[in-house]
Amino acid sequence: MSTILEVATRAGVSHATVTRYFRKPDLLAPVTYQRVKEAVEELNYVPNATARALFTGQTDIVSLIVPAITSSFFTEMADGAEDKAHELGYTLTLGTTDKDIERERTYLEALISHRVDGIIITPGTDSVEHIELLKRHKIPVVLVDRQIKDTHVDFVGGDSLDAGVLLTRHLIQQGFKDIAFVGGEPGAWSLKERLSGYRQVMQSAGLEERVYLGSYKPECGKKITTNLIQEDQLPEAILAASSRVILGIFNALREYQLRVPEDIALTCVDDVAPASIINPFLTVVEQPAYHIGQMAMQCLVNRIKGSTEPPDTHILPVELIVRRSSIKSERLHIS
Amino acid sequence: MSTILEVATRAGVSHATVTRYFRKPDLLAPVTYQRVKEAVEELNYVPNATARALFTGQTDIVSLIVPAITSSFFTEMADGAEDKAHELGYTLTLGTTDKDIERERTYLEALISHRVDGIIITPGTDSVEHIELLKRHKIPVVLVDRQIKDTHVDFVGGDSLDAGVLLTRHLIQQGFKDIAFVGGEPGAWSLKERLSGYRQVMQSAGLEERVYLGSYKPECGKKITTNLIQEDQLPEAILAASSRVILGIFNALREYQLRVPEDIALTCVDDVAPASIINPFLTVVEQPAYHIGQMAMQCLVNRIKGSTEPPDTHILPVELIVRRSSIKSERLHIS
DNA sequence: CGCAATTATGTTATCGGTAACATAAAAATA
DNA sequence: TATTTTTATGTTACCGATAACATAATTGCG
Repeated sequence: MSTILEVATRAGVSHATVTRYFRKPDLLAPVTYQRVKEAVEELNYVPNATARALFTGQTDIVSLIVPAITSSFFTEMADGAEDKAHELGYTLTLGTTDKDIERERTYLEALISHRVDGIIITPGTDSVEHIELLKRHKIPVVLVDRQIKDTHVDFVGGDSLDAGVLLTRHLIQQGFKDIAFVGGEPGAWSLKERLSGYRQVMQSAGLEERVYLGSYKPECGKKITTNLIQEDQLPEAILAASSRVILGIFNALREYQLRVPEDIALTCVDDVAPASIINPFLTVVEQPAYHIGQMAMQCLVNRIKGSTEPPDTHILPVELIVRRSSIKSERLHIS
Repeated sequence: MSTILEVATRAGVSHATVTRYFRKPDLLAPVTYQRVKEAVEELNYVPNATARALFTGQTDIVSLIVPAITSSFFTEMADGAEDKAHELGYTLTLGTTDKDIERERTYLEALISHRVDGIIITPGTDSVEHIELLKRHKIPVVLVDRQIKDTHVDFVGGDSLDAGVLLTRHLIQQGFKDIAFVGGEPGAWSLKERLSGYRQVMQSAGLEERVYLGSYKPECGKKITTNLIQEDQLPEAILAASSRVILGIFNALREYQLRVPEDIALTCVDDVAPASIINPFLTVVEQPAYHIGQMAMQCLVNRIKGSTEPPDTHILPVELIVRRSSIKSERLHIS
C-alpha cells in the first residue's frame, strides 16, 4: 500500500524518478535504477492504477456484457475474449443481463463511471439507446451476436442466416414436413436472421411455417413446448433458436415422457458444448464461439488504440453437425 | 465526459455542491437541487469513479479468479458470484488461470494495481505465496473450492470428502471391485479431500486402491485413460476427479470404441450441467455451485465492509445423482 | 580548456473527485 | 432587535500518479 513518494524517499530520489523507473527505465542511470529497484522491492510497491487512470484517462479495463454466462455460446465466447484481453494487457469485467431488464442499463452506467476503455456487448434489445449512450461518452463498443441497424459500430457474430438455412434444409432432407421454429428474442438480430433462414428454406420447399417466438431462455422453450403438447399440436420436428431454448424443450418433453427422436426430432443453434462430448446426441449448428470472442476483443482494442477504419462486420461461418436427435430413420427404426 | 466542475459552472454553484447532490442530496436547498439536476442531465454527467477511488481508496470492483470459466462448476459459480456482486453494487472482473502457469501471478498483480476491493480465487496451487501477497496489500480474499492450510482466510466450497465417499461407496454397492481414481491437481485441497474419501471407503471395503493423478484438465483424463487402455489395465470403474477430467476420459474411450457403462463404469465430481438435461447419463456428485458463488461473494463483501470475525469455512453439502453411466446391471444386461 | 550538447534528475501543475473546514444567510430564541 | 443556532454553500487540501518544463551534472568537441 505504499505510494510512489515513499518509494522515492526510500531510494533518495524524487517521485518523478520512480515514475521513470516504470515508464522509461532507460532514462535512468544504472545506479539510480538499482536504488529504485531495491526500494520498490523492499516496500512491495505496486503503482496505483487508479491514480494513473485519473491522469491518463485510460484504465486498461475492458468489459463484456452478455445475456447469460451459463449459455454455452457465451461461456466460450467469454473464454476467448478473456484470453485475448489478457494477451493484450487488459483486465476484463463481466456482466450478465437477462435475469433482469434493468440490469443492462445499470451495468453500462457503472462502466461509464469506471471509465472502462471499451465494451463488448450482446445487447438485450435492438434499440439504439444504449449504444448511443456509450457513443456520447466516447466509449468504443463492439457488438457480438446481435447487430443493431443504423448503428455504426463493429460487429462480430456467427452466420445466423446460414444457421437457419442449414438446420431447416437438413430437417427437410430427413423427410420432415411439419417443422416448427421455437424460441428466440424477437428483437434480436441473430433471431431475425435464423428465422429468416428458416423461412427461406420452408418457402422454397413449399412447406407451411410455424413460428413460436419468445426469448432465448430455457423457460421459453419449456412453455411453448408444453402448450403445443397440451393442444396436441406438436410438430414432427423443432428447430430451436438456441441451446438454452432447447433445454426447456427437453424438460417439457420429459414431463410428458416424449422421446427424441422417436416422438419428435430436435435441432438447435449452438452446441451444448460438453454435452456433445459425453453423449453426442443433438444435431446442431455450431458457431465458432471462442474465436468470435477473441475477434471481438481484438476489434475492440483496435478501436481503443485509435483505429478510425469504418465499422467492420465480421460474420463467421457456422457448421452443421448432424447427430441422432434429428434422424428420421432412427425414429422409424424404433417405432 | 464532462467533469464535476463543468456541471457546477453550468448550475451556477461550486463543485462541492455537485458532490453533495450525489452523496448527500438532502443537504441541498430544493432550488439548488433542481438546478444541479438539470445541469447533470444536460451534460450527461456521470461521476468519474476513477477520481473517487483515488480519494476514497475504494473502487467498488471485486474480482473472480478461476482455473477455467468453461468448466461447468466454475461457470455456475461465476454466475452466482456475479449476481451477488451486482446486487451489492459491485462490478466484477473475471480472470482464468489454468492455460498458463504465470497467469495467476500476472492477474493478481494487475488487480493489486487496480486496487480492487476484494478477490475470490480458486488458487492453482496450495502454496501460500499468492495469498500472502494479497494480505500484504490488505486485499480481502475468499478461497473457493480449494482451501490452503495455515492461511487464515474465508473458504467456501463443496464437501469434497463426502463427494469421494459417496461416489466410491456407490460404485462398490454396484458390485465393482477394481475402481480407479483418475485425475486432479495433486496440490489442490479439493483433490486431497476427494481422494481421501475414495481411500477411506476402499480401505474399509478391503479393496485395492488405484490412483492416477495429474490435473483437473481434460487432457489429463485422456492421457491416463489412453495409457490404461494401451497397457490393458483399464479398471472396471473410474471415479474422475472432475467433470473436465471425465471429458478427456470419454474422448479416449471413444477412440478405442469402448462403451459406457458396458465396458467401463464412469462417475465424476461436478455435474456437466446442461448435458444432464439433454441426456441424463452420467452418475455424478453435484455441488451447489451457484450457491457457492453467491456465498463467497457475500463473505467477501462482509470482509470489505470491515468484518473482523475469525475466518469462516463453509463446506456445503453435495448430492449423489445416480444415472446410467455407473449401473452394473445395465452392463450385465447388455453383455 | 571553455562552451554547447547531452544526460540525469528535480519541480510543479494536473487529472476529477471528496470531505473537512470556513463562512454567509436564514431561522429561532430571548 | 440582538444574539445564537441552524441551514446552505463555498474554499481548500488531498488522494497518487504523469509529463511538461526546468535545472544540474556530465560529456563532447573545437
